[in-house]
Amino acid sequence: MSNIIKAQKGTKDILPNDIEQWQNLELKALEIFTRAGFSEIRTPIFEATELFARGVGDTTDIVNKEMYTFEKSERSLTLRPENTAGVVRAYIENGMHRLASPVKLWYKGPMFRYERPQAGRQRQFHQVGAEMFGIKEPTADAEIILLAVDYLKALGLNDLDVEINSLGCSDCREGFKTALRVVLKPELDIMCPDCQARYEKNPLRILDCKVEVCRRILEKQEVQNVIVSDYICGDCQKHFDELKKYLDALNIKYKRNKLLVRGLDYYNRTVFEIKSNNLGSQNAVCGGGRYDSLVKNLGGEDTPAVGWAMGMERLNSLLEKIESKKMNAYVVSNFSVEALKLVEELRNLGISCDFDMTNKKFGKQLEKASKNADFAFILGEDEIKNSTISVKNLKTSEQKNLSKDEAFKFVKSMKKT
RNA sequence: GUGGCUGUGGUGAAGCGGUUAACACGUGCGACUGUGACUCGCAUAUGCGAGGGUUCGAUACCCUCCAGCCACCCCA
Repeated sequence: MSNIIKAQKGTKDILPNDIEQWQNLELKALEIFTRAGFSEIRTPIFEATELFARGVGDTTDIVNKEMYTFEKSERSLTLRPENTAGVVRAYIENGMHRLASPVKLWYKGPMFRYERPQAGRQRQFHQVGAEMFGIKEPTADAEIILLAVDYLKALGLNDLDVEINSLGCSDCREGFKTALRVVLKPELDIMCPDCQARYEKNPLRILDCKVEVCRRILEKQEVQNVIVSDYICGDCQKHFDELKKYLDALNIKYKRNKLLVRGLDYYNRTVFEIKSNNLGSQNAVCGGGRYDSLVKNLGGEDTPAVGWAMGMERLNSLLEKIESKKMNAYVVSNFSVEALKLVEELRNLGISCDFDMTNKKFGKQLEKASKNADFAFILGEDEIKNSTISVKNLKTSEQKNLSKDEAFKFVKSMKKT
């Protein structure tokens, strides 16, 4: 065991035992997103490094220290750390701005971030996400949040915390940044090294800092005054107020979190997270927001957009384990040809069934049947002679000898249950 | 990248200097030649993450490394 090749740090096999959980997430996603008019899009798992540097932003942790980057034929490529940039690239490249607006897309798949793994964090993890292009009105923000909430509800997750905030547009953001720099300047020397760096590059990120000294600075009255005072302009404020109005009307409970700034550079106006307190330290299930300038920044038409992504591993850890179901039937027989033919006929009728391929003793086969299936279809010497099948309910031990026709009629009734 | 905890079979685990490395589950075979789930027997780790050291002796003690988990940073 010690010299075998193992899965790499931060990666995991999803084994048959867990697969129904995953299929459930995917099936519900398809159902909920489709009925809301979202189409699935599948983009490559790696992209030009530059896409993420320009898209996600080179001041972000994701781009600075978490990318899986490699060189091939003098091109710098990166395993996607998130998928908004990739979807935007596909949107632009395929001229999707010509489609009727809004363009509503969803995706699912693996993402890669080079980090130390811990609870709720892996190097290869999976996200489902939704993006909507072309609508600047706050109805789009409401629609996209509603989609997330609906999906979570469909999964049975009703009591998660929705936090929202508005970052304003780039204009109001500059005002806010300047104000922050002014009020934080006297404290610059005592702040943590990270925040000292953030001070110039992106002072908003200081609001997120968890270091004790920085926290204390943030609690100071004069700093609080800056945080609490709304730096966002009239238009942005109106946009945000309308969003809140819609959420209220939809009865979606939310909290305003003024410290919510999000780690990606492309957001403006609305940002939100959905959190659970049953996840340990990594408690965000869903994160998203509006990114009105990203399409243009990546070379496309000026197109407003909103979206979010959810961590599928985190969703799974909030959900009850799904017990895997038994097969409908198990064919018990020592006559391989007849067994094989019956198995095929049953499967064609749409029921799941299996049989023993090693011609084990009758008792053993029945034992297998009771472990793996709800019904045993017994085909022995007598049955074959009389063209009948003995159908045994393995829960109740009730057994009936039926003609083939009767047995197949019975099969059809089984399908409904 | 930094810190804490842990590392015994397919799984859950006991053992804490000298054991045949317990027990349970799982799996396979048999008792039971066409009737399972109960029961009963048998088999299932030449090895206790890897390498080195201390010792007459190390799964146990020490060192190094590796891996896993959790936490920080940040996020899904």
